[in-house]
Amino acid sequence: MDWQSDSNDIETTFAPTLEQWYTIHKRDLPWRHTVNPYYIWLSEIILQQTRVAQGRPYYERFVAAYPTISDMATADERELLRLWQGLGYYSRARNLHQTARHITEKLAGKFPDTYQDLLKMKGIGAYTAAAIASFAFGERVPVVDGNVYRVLSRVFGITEDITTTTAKKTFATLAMRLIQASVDPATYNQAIMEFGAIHCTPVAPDCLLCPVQQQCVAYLTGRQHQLPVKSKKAPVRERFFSYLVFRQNGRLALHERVDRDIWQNLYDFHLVETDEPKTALRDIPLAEPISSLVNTGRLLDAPVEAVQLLSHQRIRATFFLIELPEKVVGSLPIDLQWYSMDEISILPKPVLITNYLAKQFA
DNA sequence: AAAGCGGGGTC
DNA sequence: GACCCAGCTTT
Repeated sequence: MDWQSDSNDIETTFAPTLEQWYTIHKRDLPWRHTVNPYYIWLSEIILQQTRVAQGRPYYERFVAAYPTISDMATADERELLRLWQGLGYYSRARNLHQTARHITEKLAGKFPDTYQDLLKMKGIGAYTAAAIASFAFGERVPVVDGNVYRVLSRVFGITEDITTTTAKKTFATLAMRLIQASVDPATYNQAIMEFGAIHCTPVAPDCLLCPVQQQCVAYLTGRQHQLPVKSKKAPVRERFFSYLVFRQNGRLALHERVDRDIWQNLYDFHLVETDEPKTALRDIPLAEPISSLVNTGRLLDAPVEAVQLLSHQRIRATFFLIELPEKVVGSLPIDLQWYSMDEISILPKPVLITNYLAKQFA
């Protein structure tokens, strides 16, 4: 093989080139100052499907609240969810707690230190296992996240739909080849993600100042804006929520969401979901004992309307504040419980509910 | 293989 | 309004 073409092969120069770029352009982020697997893990879970700017303050608060994995293991799950409030994908918080307890109690506090063992933990998939294994333990295993799909699809001109299983395999295989040529696998993994996040961005990538410009298939063929190829996702589901907010003696009736639905283990009010929007209390279908409760109370103020946008649902909510007479002891449905405003303030709640409380009880 | 799961930033 | 973010779990 000709030595010159071999040394210029993009597959062998790619990793070192990005590592060099990274040392110059990397952002100063708190989790980059540690190799403690607990902190690395915490940061990676927070950053799943979450931008650095959004996740960073949460990371700082979690580190302050739970300096060690044992602190997190013994924490109250409700308190942990409360800290997670507003970040979304709440199963991450529940899995965080479960894995903290597993490592503390079953693994004697010893954090799994290989890609394969990390994969066994709840909430740790291929990406996160690779991130922890390389950042904390130096293992030569590549991260493949949204940034990596974008960068590799462009540089190597891969047109497979990244949502398919075969494409994921293609990228994983290529990534595994590329990391072999890295000087340091941890630095390279950081580098390719940082490069995707701040240079090879989804729109308006900075091709003119790109370190691999002359090797980039997408740039050389003018296709950087068409890559990566990603099939459309399902349309957003419309949902109509009517919340009955019962108040008595200054306390509100709340309910923990335990169904297989959004906001599991968070708290909201008595919910009536309908297929059509309902803006009047009398139009809302009610069953006992709720209907009796509504009849003994009186509707306060005008209903408050709100729209909460999720990536997969659009929720149109109407809140009806219903004041119950002091003496009525009437039966509250078993899933509803009275909470003082102080107690409510420390319950984990969806943003929709937090916003309503701020507006109604400001 | 596909669906379900938050909330926010950016253009 | 559309896209997408240091993805994972369940069906």
